[in-house]
Amino acid sequence: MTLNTAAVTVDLVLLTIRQGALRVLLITRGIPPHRGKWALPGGFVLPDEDLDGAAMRELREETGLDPRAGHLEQLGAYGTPGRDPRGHVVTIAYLALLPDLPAPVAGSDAALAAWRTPEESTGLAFDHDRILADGLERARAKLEYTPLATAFCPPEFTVAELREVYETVWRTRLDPRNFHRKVTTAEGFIEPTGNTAIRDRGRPAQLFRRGPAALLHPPLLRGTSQRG
Amino acid sequence: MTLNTAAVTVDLVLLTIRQGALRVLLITRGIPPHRGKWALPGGFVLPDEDLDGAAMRELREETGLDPRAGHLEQLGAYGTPGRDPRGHVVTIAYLALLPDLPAPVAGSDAALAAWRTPEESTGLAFDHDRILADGLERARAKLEYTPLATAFCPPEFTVAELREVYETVWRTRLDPRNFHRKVTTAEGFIEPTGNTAIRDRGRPAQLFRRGPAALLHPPLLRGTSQRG
DNA sequence: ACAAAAGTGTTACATCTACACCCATGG
DNA sequence: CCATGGGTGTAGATGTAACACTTTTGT
Repeated sequence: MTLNTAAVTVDLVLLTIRQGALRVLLITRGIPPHRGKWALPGGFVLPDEDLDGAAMRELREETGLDPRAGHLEQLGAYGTPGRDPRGHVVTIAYLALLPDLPAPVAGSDAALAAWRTPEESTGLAFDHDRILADGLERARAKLEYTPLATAFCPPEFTVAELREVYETVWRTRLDPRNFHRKVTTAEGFIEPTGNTAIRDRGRPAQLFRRGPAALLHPPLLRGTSQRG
Repeated sequence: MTLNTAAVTVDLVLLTIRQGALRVLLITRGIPPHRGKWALPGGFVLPDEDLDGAAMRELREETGLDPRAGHLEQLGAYGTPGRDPRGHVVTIAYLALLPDLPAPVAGSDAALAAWRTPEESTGLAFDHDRILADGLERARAKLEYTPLATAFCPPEFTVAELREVYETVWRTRLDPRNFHRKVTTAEGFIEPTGNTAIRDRGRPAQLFRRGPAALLHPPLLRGTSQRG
């Protein structure tokens, strides 16, 4: 039995909604291979470190954010030979959905880290184009039948802000009135906090927090046409 | 930077429906660690081998089956330190849904490999209890919104046989008449072959093959109560 | 003829879509 | 008072659950 060993890394697809667009955190590589190219943030798993733990550590290092503020889940393993010229490197990709960060990305030079839209994010180092595409599709699919859209929102948010999350991630328009009814009647999705807020002009909106549900019944489907 | 290397294995959750029950292929370990215990089949990824390729190779070795006969997908990576006493071993788990094999499991002593129900499959080696549980839940969820139930069926099957797949995996009864309508009207799910077959007594049933759809519209939901 | 399984029709009910309409605030 | 966004009511379309009923076979 050949005992084949490989280096193990974690790479992160960190998604947030910023300036009206879905954006992913990219870094420029300071060292070879792919020096100067844009890449997903990530790093080697430390000895005696859990995979999830390594992903949470990287998330904290890159954003200064507590993982509990958003959502972090494993995306998959990528281990095609030749994906890293340094040798056999297997990476475990993680997907995170995060609220827009009030502070700039901590511990990173602005020139070295940037929130980019998916359209701007082609030609990444390694197989990161593929990992990013898988992460985006996972995120879009998960909004349908889980309450994870709230991971993009701050602790308190309005229904309109939650709707903007769906519209941005799915690149569609949703009917504000039907959307309001759906999310407020879906059991355990969002809970009113009792507070209200005025975002622009108009009637103050109720504020909500995430509810306890893990699955959405009924789901919100992106396939059906809905007018704005 | 500590370059931490780990051994990389693939482990397979091979599911099929056999003797009216959902079953998983288990092997008895012939060598330490966990010698004599039941475990999921798997093995080390060979040098210069793709992860998916390693999973397909293991599937062929364990069952003699072409992976295209069923369905094979990555389940996730498991790398908690201490999960393997030999050292740092990261495993990439794969989930396969397979038709009932007409031939016995090839290349395996009957005493060393067996199709067991999930209830019989506790106390497995390593963290395989957890991997198996994750695989079962993934399979149950995927039947709702994908046409993967057909992966449990032979190339030609009746609607009743497809219904038995759902009833077995979900441990529920479904109304045969409504089920028939749903799966025959869902676009691209199954296609009539033109042949018929008599399974027991009664009117001959049309035979179907898998359709081209990758997603089910509308989905079949297990949450709602349905009488048999 | 009868039992059993395949498959169709129908009715009551739930959900969804589109949109009319009212509410509450800033300017 | 008007524009703007928040939120409710409702009719028609679509989908689902339950079940009566017809079709086609083996015994």
